[in-house]
Amino acid sequence: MSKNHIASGHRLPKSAPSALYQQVRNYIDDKITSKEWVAGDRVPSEHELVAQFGISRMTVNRALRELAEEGRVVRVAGVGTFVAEERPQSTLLQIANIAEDIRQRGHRYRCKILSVELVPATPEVASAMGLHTGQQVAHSRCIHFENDVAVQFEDRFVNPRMAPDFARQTFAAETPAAYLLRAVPVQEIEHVVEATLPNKRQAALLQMEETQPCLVLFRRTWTDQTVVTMVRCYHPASRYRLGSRFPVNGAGR
Amino acid sequence: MSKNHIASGHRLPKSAPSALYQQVRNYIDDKITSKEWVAGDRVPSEHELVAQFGISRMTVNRALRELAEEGRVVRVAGVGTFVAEERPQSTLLQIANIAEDIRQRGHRYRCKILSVELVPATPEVASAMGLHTGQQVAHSRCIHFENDVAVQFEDRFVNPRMAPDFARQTFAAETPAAYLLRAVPVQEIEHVVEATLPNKRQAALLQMEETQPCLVLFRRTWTDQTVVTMVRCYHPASRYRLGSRFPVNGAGR
DNA sequence: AAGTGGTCTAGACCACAGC
DNA sequence: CTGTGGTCTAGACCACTTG
Repeated sequence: MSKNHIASGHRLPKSAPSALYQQVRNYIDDKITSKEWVAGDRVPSEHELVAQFGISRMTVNRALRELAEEGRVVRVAGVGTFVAEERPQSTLLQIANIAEDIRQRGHRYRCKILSVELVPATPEVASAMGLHTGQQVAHSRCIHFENDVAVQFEDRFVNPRMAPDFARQTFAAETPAAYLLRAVPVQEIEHVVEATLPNKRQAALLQMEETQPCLVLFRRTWTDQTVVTMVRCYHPASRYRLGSRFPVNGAGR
Repeated sequence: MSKNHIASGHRLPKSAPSALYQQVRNYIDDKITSKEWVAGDRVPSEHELVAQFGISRMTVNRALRELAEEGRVVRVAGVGTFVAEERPQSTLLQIANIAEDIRQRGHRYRCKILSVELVPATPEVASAMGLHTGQQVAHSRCIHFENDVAVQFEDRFVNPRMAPDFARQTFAAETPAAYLLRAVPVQEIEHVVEATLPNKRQAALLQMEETQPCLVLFRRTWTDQTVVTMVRCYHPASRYRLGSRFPVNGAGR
């Protein structure tokens, strides 16, 4: 039997990342992601995993310890290891999911697509996305409604090299943000928040007065050091706030 | 000689947190915090630390691995372990340090303290901080200037139970934010960002027009499940933006 | 008493840098 | 070649929770 490969009693993770503790971590992570194990469920004890995979306890321990540090499981000495409650996705990333956000408040969500097309990149867009001016770039515009009240105007550009099918979508069942989240794994995010007064067109789209402020969220996401999308989200300030709450990095020391 | 205590060749950390790997971690962390070791310096190898403290390599390895995960040191297999460059403190926390922010842009920073006093908590303040209405709470107001232009009006309330000396400070050498950061270790942070139009008083303090929007950052911090401070920071939108860029949580998997 | 996780040891093999 | 970190093992002791 080969070393460095979980293969004993049960299924083994596809495309093993070589490190044993990683394979154990992925094994458990997959069980949780696939909902086979849900919040509160008991995870096999270290001893059980040792027996199941035929590896040492230190190795199992590292896998479980890292999952606990990530908040994926909760460990209680003397009791056991349990699947953690889903985390509220902290750090403004929640905003990526305005649809979920609205639905979780128990409100009706609707999205109106204004346009989806391929256009040549303006100098501003090219510079922000690391493209050449005039290069083809996907452009989408839509309005998000909460109980039929406009709460966000989304003006988005997408790198066609990273998401080639973006411009062919109708976005009838899925928002542009949700499509991208599914199609391209995000590795890095930048957020810039501004307050502005809307121009005439923006005010009309958001059914707001021109004298009232807009909260503008500018976001870029990267995968493999390449900008996948840049998007400006305009919110009538009277109807929207951005929030986040999270533990501080070095808190546990 | 007792177990569970580094005591061999060299000084031992004060108030040992019992776990050996923690003591090693703190030992190295302190060297870096105290600037005894600076960015780029070589950290003793695992073998050297094993010899120095008379403990096993797995224990040293865990200490160094966790420091590397935190970004405190950088490890290169086959080469060694080195003190990492200082991190840009991501995730909007940078805003805690508007003074550093301004100085790092090479601009002149100045802070004008308007008031520091003990006042009875209003219902709004009491509710946000988990106090009783009328209970004493510290209140400070100040304006932050960048090159003598007002960029932030800071309106802050502080729980006197968590930072009893706050109201006695003059804040001549240190901003209220810097004092609190030093006096009370923060464990959790909440941010809410809004856009508003300023009232007459705010507009006058920030030397801005009443028709121009304000970007308002509301922040609360917790230590031991207790609110330490709540603060509203008002920025003239034309002179300030909030930004953050950071890697996404599950990216490394 | 039995089971759990938290920690620690004293070895080991490996891939990789640099000389 | 030696030294480095990355990983893994097969034990161990402990404090804790639960029946």
